[in-house]
Amino acid sequence: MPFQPVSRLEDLTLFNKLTEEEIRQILKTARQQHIQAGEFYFMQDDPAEAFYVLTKGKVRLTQFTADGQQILLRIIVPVTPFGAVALADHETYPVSAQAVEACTALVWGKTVLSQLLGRFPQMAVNAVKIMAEHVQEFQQRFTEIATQRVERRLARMILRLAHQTGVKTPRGVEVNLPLSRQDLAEMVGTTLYTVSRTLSQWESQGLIQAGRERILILHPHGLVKIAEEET
Amino acid sequence: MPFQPVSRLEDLTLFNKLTEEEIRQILKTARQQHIQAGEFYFMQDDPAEAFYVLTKGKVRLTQFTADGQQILLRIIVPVTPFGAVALADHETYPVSAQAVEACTALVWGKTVLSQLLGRFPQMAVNAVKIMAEHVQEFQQRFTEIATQRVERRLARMILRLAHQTGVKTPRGVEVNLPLSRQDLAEMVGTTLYTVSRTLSQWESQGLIQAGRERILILHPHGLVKIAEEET
DNA sequence: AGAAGACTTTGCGCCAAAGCAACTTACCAA
DNA sequence: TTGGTAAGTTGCTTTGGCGCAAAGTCTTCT
Repeated sequence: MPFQPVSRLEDLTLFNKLTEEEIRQILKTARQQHIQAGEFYFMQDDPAEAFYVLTKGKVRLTQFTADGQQILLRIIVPVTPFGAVALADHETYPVSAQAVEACTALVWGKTVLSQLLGRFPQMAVNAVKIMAEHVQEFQQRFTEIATQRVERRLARMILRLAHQTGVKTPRGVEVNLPLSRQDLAEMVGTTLYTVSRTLSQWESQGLIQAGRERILILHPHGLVKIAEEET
Repeated sequence: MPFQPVSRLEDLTLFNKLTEEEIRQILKTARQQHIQAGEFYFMQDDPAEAFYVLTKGKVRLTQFTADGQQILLRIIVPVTPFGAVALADHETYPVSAQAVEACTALVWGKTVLSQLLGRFPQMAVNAVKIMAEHVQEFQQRFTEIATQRVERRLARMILRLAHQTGVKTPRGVEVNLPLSRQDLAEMVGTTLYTVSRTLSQWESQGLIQAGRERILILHPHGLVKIAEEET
């Protein structure tokens, strides 16, 4: 599963095969940046000047289309890197990164970053791997949206989110993110109406319990079946 | 425009900021692999063991879904790298790479590759940039398919293909690829029927001339208008 | 507590596009 | 030349899901 968030910084793919000492040195070159809910780490089309690792809070990565529509590409939770395009020269951010709640992130500027890559070539290799995972995920999501029904795409997305941020409760797994119907719609490429209807249907089947910006999965296997069943 | 094919190997993004001498050394470590039309460089889910740069012919990158559907993600033309996931350890190919016609490619095995990345860290940075472009392209295509009508998506795709492989003829720009209606349908996420109908409509408007696995663009501006117009 | 604002649900009409079927056209190989 | 096959077209029917509108909830702030 790509982008499975890790709990310790040292477990990041980015630091793969580096020694504790090397990681410490790398971390020393980062600065911390706190922002409030609603603020942005960066905006789409800004020149990509820094690379981030979120350590606290939640960040939305969204993309605007030419005609003003918006889609939600992903939610970042600790500890996950984002803004990796900055690793490549002369790029602009393809997305905007907005804090959902108060956030803290480690930040490396572009120049520091290229020094680091020179000093620790393994880090560059790791970065390639991270990007490869991104490519795979979006190829996959593209294929999904091109071939699958909304219901299945939504089931898959909810399961994915549960993997990423799910917390176990006595009654089931709760997706620990404030996601509106609109947000979910943008993530799977549909409308808030269809999401609402689908969730209602699942609720009446006892698969989930849906609330305002809240989803509790009562019967994960049922969702998996919808996500994978033939036809 | 991402993945604009280049005519000289030295112009590849992968070799950015490397000296002619370094590039020569890197090229020396590649072997050549010829394959016939219909054969595969690799299949989806094979362990990713090599990285390729196509120097002759045309290659289709396709992805199968769990339920057997297929989609055509991209057509590779010379000189373009593919199979870049091999740069990351322990990955499998997310797509299959099939030759459309007799092909030649430069190949670097995984072990050689990691040695090269150690010796030339700039190459890893370049690889990150390439991957970043891939991510952007698929984010973009995901956004498109999620928000735009078939007609617009098809127009965009044809323009993209024309950029990649278009050849000028006295009557217009010809897309120099044997693409069936089915292929186009897979690329934009629709059905062959809808593609056929749309092309027929454009033909009757004098925008294009469509033949068997062949498209001639008579009036590019008309297509651009469809691709970009509001609503 | 009450009011305002944001989020959600659901009925209804509509349409873009899917999917089927029948037919035509182009290509290739014997 | 001729049949066989793959590619393409087009009419018809069906439908998933869009999107408006109106009503219903939950939250928050005063």
